[in-house]
Amino acid sequence: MLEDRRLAVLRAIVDDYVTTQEPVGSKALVERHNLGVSPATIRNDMAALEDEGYITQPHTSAGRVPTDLGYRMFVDRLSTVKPLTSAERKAIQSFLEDAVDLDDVMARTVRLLSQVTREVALVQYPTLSRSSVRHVEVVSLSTTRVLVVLIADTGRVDQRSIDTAAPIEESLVADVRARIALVIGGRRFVEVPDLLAGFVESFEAHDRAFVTAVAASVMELAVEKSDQRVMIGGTANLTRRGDGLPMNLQSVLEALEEQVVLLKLLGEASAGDSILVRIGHENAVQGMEATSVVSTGYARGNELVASLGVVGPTHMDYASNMASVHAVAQYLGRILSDQ
Amino acid sequence: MLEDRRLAVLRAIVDDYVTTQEPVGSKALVERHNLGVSPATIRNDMAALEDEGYITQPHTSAGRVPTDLGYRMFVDRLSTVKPLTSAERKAIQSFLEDAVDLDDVMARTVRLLSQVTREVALVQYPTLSRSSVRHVEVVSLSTTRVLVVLIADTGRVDQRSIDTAAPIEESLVADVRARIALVIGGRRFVEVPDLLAGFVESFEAHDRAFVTAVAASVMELAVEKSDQRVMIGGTANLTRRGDGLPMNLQSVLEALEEQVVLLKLLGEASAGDSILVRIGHENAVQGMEATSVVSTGYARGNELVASLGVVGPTHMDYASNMASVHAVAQYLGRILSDQ
DNA sequence: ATTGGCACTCAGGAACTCCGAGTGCCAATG
DNA sequence: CATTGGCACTCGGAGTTCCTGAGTGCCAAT
Repeated sequence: MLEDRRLAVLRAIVDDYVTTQEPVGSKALVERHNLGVSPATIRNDMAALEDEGYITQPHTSAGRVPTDLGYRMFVDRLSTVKPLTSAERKAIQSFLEDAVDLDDVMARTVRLLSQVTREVALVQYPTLSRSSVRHVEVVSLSTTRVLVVLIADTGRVDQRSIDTAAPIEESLVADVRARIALVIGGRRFVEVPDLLAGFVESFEAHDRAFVTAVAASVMELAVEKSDQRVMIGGTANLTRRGDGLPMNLQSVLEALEEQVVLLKLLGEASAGDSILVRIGHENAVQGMEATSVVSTGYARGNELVASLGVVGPTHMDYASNMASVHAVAQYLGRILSDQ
Repeated sequence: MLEDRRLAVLRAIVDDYVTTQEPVGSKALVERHNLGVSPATIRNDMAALEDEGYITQPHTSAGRVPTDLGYRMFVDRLSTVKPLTSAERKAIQSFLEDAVDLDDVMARTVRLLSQVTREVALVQYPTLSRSSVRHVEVVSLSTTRVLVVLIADTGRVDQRSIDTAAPIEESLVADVRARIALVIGGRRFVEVPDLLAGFVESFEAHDRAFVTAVAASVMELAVEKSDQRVMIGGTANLTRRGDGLPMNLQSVLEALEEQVVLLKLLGEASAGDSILVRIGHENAVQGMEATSVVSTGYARGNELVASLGVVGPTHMDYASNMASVHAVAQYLGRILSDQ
């Protein structure tokens, strides 16, 4: 009971602070939420909450502000995911469904997510490792230059070019193309390295340098580069909050330009309905100490293929953002599965 | 002679303002540049320059600031492109030359350009229209879904997926693939629409719906989508200037998220050595009234294939940026041609 | 044409005051 | 013993005023 009210107070503080963006005091609190007690009582609770580290005062004679720990408590125990309106659902679906190719799907998703949440949106490209080889292509660009293209059944296309020391016969290219397609066509990406073992040896000795290079490229495409791309959008939303900047805009923008950082932020694709929230210092990335990340995995069919999420200030609207991230992940999964 | 000094004064004002970022007065001017005259004389010149619209006063008792017209005069008649140091050249070249594929080249270029200029960098993907079809691929993803892939001799790969009403036979897909490759393989992109005229009619009536869809996709890829992609980087540089924000960061970031706007900003790929500079209001894009764009075309071999450039505040260092943009365009062209 | 002299202007920083939201503590209360 | 009203205290930020100095325009002298 007493504990209950303390939590209610914390929730109220987070709610108010998120909307008004200003430290909230005991009086304003009882006015705006109908807790049936007096300001003095709230003050006691607030003092307790401060002792426990959930809230803090910017300076002596000011209201309280949630700490990272406070937000953590809020998302763990207090927030209820609010379902989207059916209008929103409609909008999301129709927005995604007339995409023409994978790049388009990703671009639309990132735009959608940033518009709905009004935060910075991140969408990771579907990983190749779980899917299989739809098609492999080897094309010569010039006598000493060859392009290797790998098409996944997700619709994703990756490519790599190879420079060779000696000129390559067109017949050899055709031969390699046919045989490599035979070996890995339709197989899963994870199997590719195994399948290619011994592949090189099946060629004549003087062709092996070239074949080795091709095989290496295919393996790189299948493994290394598999889920390295993240699309980002809505950076303008960082400047939205009334000019009082709670975080260092410069460092955030810098961090967001690094693909590596983005991947780190998105973290492991979390399963099914679970939504990952990293608050402030919890994501150990230089310059992002005052930002939070809300992310989740999305699936193609039943298999998780990548993550998506939003980045914003720690005082973001967690409940809404979690709902939006969840919904977009769902619909994105559906779109991908339909194909 | 008199005219000469007036221009020298304008140049000095621009120089000083670009570095200090503060309105510059007559006294500071004579101290920092050795014009052999007194402040009073400079004041007369400044009054004249103001009458002519090249400079202006933010408020009565302040120094002068260049107007857009002033910058225009500066880049047209006063600035000399400063050559890069050989160290810079080395850095640029080595930075670009170990790129593995086209995406990588573009990514490295945009990063390089933004680091060198410390502005926001834009790099447009090479247009397809001037180049030719290296390879065309038609792959079925499912019975009612087909992927069309077009590979240009620039190494660029584009794709589009097609949904069909009725299931498609694998043999038909193979047939279309072979015949379309025969028709447009190795031909220039601009020729593709002509070449495909009558293509559909060469098939049996009941296959034509599908073939039409494929042909339409190929044409779209070859024409419409040809140069629609622009890569952007270094947005963090927008916040660099000491917190005094001369332009509306929010609106600039918003504008930069629109591909269409980026293309508009880059403008026509200008020929050879000429570098395009759009100052402030000159680029009629909503929200970019306080920014300038320095851009130029880059070539593959002798053919212009696209543009690249930087975006920054009107008080940017035009001379340096022009030099950097020029140099990067040169090297990018060289890298592309080598392949 | 150039220059030194001079009166004038005014943005922006420093110093100051003041208000009120907010706090902690305490004694009273059901 | 949790709750509450009362009360003295704190102090950030808004508002005000003052003042300085960089910068200007104009004019008479060279």
